[in-house]
Amino acid sequence: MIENEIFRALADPTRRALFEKLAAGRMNASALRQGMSISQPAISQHLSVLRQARLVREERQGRVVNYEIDPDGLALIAGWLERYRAYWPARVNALSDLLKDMEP
Amino acid sequence: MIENEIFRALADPTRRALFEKLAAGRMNASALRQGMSISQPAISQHLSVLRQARLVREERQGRVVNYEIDPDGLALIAGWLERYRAYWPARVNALSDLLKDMEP
DNA sequence: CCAACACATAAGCACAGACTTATGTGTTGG
DNA sequence: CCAACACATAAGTCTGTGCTTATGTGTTGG
Repeated sequence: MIENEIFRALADPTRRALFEKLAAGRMNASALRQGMSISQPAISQHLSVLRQARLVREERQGRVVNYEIDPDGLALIAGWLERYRAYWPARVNALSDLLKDMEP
Repeated sequence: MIENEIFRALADPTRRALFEKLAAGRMNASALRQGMSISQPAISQHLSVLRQARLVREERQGRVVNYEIDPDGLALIAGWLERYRAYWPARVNALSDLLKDMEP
């Protein structure tokens, strides 16, 4: 169940910080580590968890591995949210109507 | 930081199951426990975590406590999602444009 | 009133997970 | 080639957390 991995991945503040850093654009592991006062293996482990949750994807280029946000994870969260559409605040709720119209 | 409590709360499958049960409508703790093969204190503890994350709210009626989904938590998740709007899949992305138009 | 009820809190246990240091694996410039 | 680099994996530690049983608190019908 991928939902479990997604929410578990986002439950850790360090991983959310890494994810947010990647929102600025594609980056390698060393660049992600800058200013984080955490060991290199810890970064590697966190990135592995994010990758398994489909929140992040990697692209190896020589001896560097570039990471970037994976839209799949975000889409899965959006899908989860939509299940509780009936309880969204009114302003957000209208979005779901549009989503339904856009289904193929 | 409420985000941390929200994602931590949703990281547990039992809590997500309780949340999903509440999507069917307002319910008290005993009703939520039905078919869950878990102790009563465990339910109470989970509901406390969900409440602190603003995913659930309670309303005491006599000696019964009715729980229901709190839209605030869902709105906070939607707000977090919107921060990564640039990476949403195209179909979902259009929703954000509408959201922007609806801002007061 | 008070016994039964509905739920919360306390205390303790066992396992998960976030970190560390040490080491392994693959890549590249000189 | 091989040393330096970029990252992954291994192994161990320590804290957090999800569960249990036991007990506490507030409410209500008879």
